Amino acid sequence: MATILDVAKRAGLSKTTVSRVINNQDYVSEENRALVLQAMKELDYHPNPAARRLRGQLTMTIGVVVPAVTDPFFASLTAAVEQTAYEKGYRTMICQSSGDKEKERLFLNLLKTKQADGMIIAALENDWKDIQPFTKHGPIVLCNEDIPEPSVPVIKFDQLSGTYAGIKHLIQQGHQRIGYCTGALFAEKGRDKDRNQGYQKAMAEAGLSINPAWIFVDRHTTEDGKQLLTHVMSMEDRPTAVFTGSDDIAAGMITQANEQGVRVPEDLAIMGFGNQPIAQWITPALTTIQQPADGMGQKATQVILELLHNNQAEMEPYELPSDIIVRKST
Amino acid sequence: MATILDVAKRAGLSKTTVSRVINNQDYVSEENRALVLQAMKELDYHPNPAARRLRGQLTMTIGVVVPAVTDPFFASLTAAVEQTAYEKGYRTMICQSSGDKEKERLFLNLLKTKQADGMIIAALENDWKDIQPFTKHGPIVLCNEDIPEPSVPVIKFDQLSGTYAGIKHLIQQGHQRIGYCTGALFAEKGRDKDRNQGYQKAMAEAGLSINPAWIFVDRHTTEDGKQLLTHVMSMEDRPTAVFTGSDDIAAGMITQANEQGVRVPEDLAIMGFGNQPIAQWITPALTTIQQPADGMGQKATQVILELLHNNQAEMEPYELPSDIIVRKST
DNA sequence: TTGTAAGCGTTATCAT
DNA sequence: ATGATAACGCTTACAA
Repeated sequence: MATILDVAKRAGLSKTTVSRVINNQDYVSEENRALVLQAMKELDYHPNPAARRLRGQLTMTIGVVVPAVTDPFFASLTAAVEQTAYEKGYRTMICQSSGDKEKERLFLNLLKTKQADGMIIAALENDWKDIQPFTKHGPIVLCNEDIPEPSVPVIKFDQLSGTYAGIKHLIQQGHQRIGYCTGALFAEKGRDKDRNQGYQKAMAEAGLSINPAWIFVDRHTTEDGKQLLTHVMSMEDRPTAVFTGSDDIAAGMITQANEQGVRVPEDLAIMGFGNQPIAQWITPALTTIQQPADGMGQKATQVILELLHNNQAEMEPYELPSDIIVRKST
Repeated sequence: MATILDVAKRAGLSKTTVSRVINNQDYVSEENRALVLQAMKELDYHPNPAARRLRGQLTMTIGVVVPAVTDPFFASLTAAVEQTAYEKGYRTMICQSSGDKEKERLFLNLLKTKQADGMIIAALENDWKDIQPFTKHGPIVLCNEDIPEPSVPVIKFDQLSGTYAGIKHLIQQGHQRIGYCTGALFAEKGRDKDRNQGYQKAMAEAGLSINPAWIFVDRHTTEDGKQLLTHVMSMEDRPTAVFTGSDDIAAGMITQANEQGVRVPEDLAIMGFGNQPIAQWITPALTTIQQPADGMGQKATQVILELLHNNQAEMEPYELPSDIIVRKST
C-alpha cells in the first residue's frame, strides 16, 4: 500500500501538504492540490485508518448490540443502523449479546480501545450501572430502555399509545371483555409498564372494568401462546378478545385455536405486538402493533453521529410513533 | 487509557518486557511476568489496537457482505459468522450491499486499509474479476457462488442433491406430472444449474419425462407465485405438483390457491426452497428444502480464520448437505 | 503557502 | 532475561 510519503514524493511536495489535501484544509494552492489529488489517484492511495486512529482521529465505526440478528425486529434495526451509518461514511460492527452480560460488556470495550466511536445498544443485558462507566469513553445510545437518570439518549417508541390504540381498536370492534397478556408482571417498571398503562387507560376511558383473571403474565413464547389459548377457552367466564405482548404468543394462540377448532376472531379475537413476519403469514392474519424498528435504527444512528460531531443531543427520550396494523384476527 | 509505558513504569520494567508478557513470549522471568500482569490489572490496561495494527498486526476483525440482514437466510448466516468469530476473539463488521456493486467494492476496501483481516461474501454483486484484485490484500471466502477458477474457497450447499431429494419426495408421494419453477433460465450456469440438474436427475431416474410447458423461468417474488398459480390452474394439461425455487414463490402460490379455492396438496402439491419462516406459518405449511445458513456462516468463518492463521485452505468447494423438510403442502 | 519534526502506542531488532 | 531504540503512517504545532 502506498503511504502518504509516496504520494508526497510523487507530487514533489511534503507529507504535510498531502495531509492538508486529504483533510480538506485551507492553505494549499490550487495547483498543488491538483498535483496531490493526481498522485493519490495514480497510486491508488488510501489513508491508513490505524495511523489516523493512533493520532486520535475518529474510527468511523460504530457498534450495535442486539440480542440476535435473527430476530426480525433487531434485524430491521441493525439494517437501518448499517444503512444510515454507511451513508455518513461510517462502518458498523455487530454484537449479538445472546443474553450474555459479559459479552455485552466485552463488546463495549471497543469504545475503550478506540475501535468504535460510539455504541448503540438495542437491548440492554446488564444493569445500567454496569454500563454507565463506559460512557466516558464514547457516546452510547439506548433503545427501548428506561434508565434511572437520563444520562444518555434513549430512543423509544411509544408503547403506551401503541397499546392504547390496540385496545381501543378492540373496543371499537364491539369487545367489552378484553384480556391482556404480557411477558412481565403487571406492575413491572419500564417498557411493560407503559403498555400496561395504555391498556388501563383505554379500558378506563371506555368505562370498562378490568377482570384480574384475564390478566396473563410471564408469557413469552409460541408455546406459551398455545397453552394460553387452551387455558382461556377452558374458562367459564372468559374474555372475547385478548391483547398479547408479542406476535409470537399471538401466533401460538392462533395455531392452537386452529387446532382446536376455535374460530378467530368470532370465538376469540387475538391481537399481537410487533408486526413480525409471522403476523402476515399466519391464518387468520394477525392484527398487531407495528414497532418502528427502521425508524429506531435510523434515529439512534443519527443521534449518535450528532453526539460524535457536536457532542450534544437531547436527553429526553425520543419517542417514535407506533401504528396499529389491522388484519383478520380481530 | 493507560498505555504500555504506564504499565512498564508501575511494574518497574521496560516497555519491551511488558510487550513480551502481553504477547505471551518467552524469556520473561516468572516473577516479572506476575508483576506485569498485576500492573496491567491495576491500571485496567488494554493494548491499543490502532497501534498494534499500525505495527502490522491483525485487526481481529472480519467483514461479512450480505444483500440485506433482514433476509432470514442472510440473518442466520450473519448471526453464525458473528458467533463463530466472536468465540475466536474476532469482531464482525457487516455490509449490506443491497444490490449495490459500488458499496460492495467500497466495503472490500476494509481489506486494503487493514481494517479487517478477511472478508466473507455471502452473495456476490460484482463480477468476480472486479473482486479478485482485492484478494491480494487479505483472504476472501465466498458463499454459494461459482467462479471461473477456484482462486478462493467457496462454501456452497449441495443444491443439486437438495433439489434431487425434493423431486424424489414428490415422486414418492405418487406424482408423475411434476412442474419446476426457477428464478433463472433453465440452462443457466451456477447455482441454478445445479438445481436444474437435480430435477433432471430425479426425473430421469424415475423414468418420468419432463414437459417443457411445465418449466417456469424467471419467477422470483410472492407476486410471481400468485400469478403462476393462476396460470397453472388454467392450463388444460397441467402438473399435479410444482417444485419452486423459493419459499416466497411457493407462499404466493399457496396464498393464491387459498384465494381461489384450490386445495393444496390435493389439487396441486407445492414445494418451496429455503425453509424461511414463512414456510412454517403459511397454511398449509410448506414442504421445502432447508438451506444450512448457520452451517455456511460457521464454515465460512472457520475457513477464513484458517486462512488467516495458516495461510492455506481447501480450494475445492465445501459442500454442505441440505435437508428436505416435509410439511403439509405436498 | 509550505515544510520540518515530534509524537500517538505498539512491536521487532539489536545490544547488553 | 532485559532494555534502548527505531519504525509503522499519520496529524499538528511550529518555523520559515
